[in-house]
Amino acid sequence: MAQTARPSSKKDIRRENEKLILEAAEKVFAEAGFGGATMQLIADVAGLPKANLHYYFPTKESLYRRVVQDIFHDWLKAADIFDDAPGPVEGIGAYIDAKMEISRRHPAGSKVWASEVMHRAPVIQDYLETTLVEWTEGRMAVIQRWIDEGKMDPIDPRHLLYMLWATTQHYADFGHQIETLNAGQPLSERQWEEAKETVKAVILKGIGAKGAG
Amino acid sequence: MAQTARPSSKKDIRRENEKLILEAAEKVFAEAGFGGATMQLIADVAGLPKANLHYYFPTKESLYRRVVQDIFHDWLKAADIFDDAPGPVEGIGAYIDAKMEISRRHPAGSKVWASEVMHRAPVIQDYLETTLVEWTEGRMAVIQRWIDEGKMDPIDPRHLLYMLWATTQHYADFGHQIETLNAGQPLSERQWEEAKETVKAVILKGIGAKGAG
DNA sequence: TCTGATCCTGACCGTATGGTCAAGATGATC
DNA sequence: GATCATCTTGACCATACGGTCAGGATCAGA
Repeated sequence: MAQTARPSSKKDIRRENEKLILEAAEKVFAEAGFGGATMQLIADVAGLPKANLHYYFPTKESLYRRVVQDIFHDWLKAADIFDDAPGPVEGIGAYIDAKMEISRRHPAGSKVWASEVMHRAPVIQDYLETTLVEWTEGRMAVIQRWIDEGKMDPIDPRHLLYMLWATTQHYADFGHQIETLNAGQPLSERQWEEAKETVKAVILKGIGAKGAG
Repeated sequence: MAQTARPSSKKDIRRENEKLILEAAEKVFAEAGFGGATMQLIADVAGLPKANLHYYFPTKESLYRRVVQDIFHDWLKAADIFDDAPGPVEGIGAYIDAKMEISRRHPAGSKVWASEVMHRAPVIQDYLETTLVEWTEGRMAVIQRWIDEGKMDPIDPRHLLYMLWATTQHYADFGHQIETLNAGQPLSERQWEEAKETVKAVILKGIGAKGAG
């Protein structure tokens, strides 16, 4: 009760309310998709009147755009790990850990992202064509270097990246299916560990990663 | 022109129109999601008046349900390959080929399925709990047998299946992203081959599959 | 040719949704 | 404490959507 730090200042109010709205929006967009989500439901989840949403975000699309951009940002950040690693065992291993953790902690974000891309990226296509392309090329270069240095098999870096994205995000995007196949229970701490270890083991062995193993 | 075989009989008309509607619906549901799809747009794509859709499928949900059921059916069929195989190299290799081919030929279906699961399977939850659970357990048993026979490493069959689903379906569900990263071009015949080969190589080596290699 | 079943469709309806607005409340600034 | 900017919100509006329906067209069967 009353545990919310009193907003007090006007700036705090704005920040606080935007955060409430963005969190609610992410959840609702994830569960219903852009078309199925309603401003009224987002408002209810956020605990604010609908008109108040339109005060902070003029249109449904502007709110959605903001949600997707924020997710994209997090998505990219997860890969800083990649660059500093001495080899695939550390780099790809840590990347898998990081992305699995995102799947676990922010499944809604992952779903919104998946949905956006599945629908041909109507609002972030420009980001895909610029930032994502650059990012991907950078990471491909790192992988290629590892190959050239004999630290792993000559696997096509592009398809390897796709495999990494696919396997890690699957645990968020298809979490409901996984839960159903787990007797309706969310994965336990132990099961998440198993998942991470299995993915890492198969991928790292599969690409012939040599290093601190 | 006039290549459509004259419907003639009343039964043919029904079959023909249902097919037109289902194909249009799959496409539109894939592109817009259930919430974003409109009966009017489906009707336009099918080349029929909207009221005619409601003649064959009383509600939007009934149409959607039928689309999802059909997809689920194809999805399961892809795995008959699994059972007759003597070992993982043949079984899992063929399964990857089959599912990659589905991703390539029926990306819309894959997207509808992904969307349905992502939204907590509102219409096919019962199938997940029965058919999918049984199917999965059967396949897990096959994999476990291969492990027991020393034909592959002791990889958790469950997570291995998830990896297979994830990597293969990724090429359909995230096809737009892959296309963007391919200079805006769909994957060529050759690139599809590379994708398949990379996935098979990494997975089969990753699980330590022994056999006709 | 007649009868009944199936198919077709323009016009229509109720509702839900995104978005607007004007009037007021609250906090900041001096 | 007066003035101004920011925030709040119930009431409202136009539109788009899923769905209905009545009346007509087409075909099967006898």
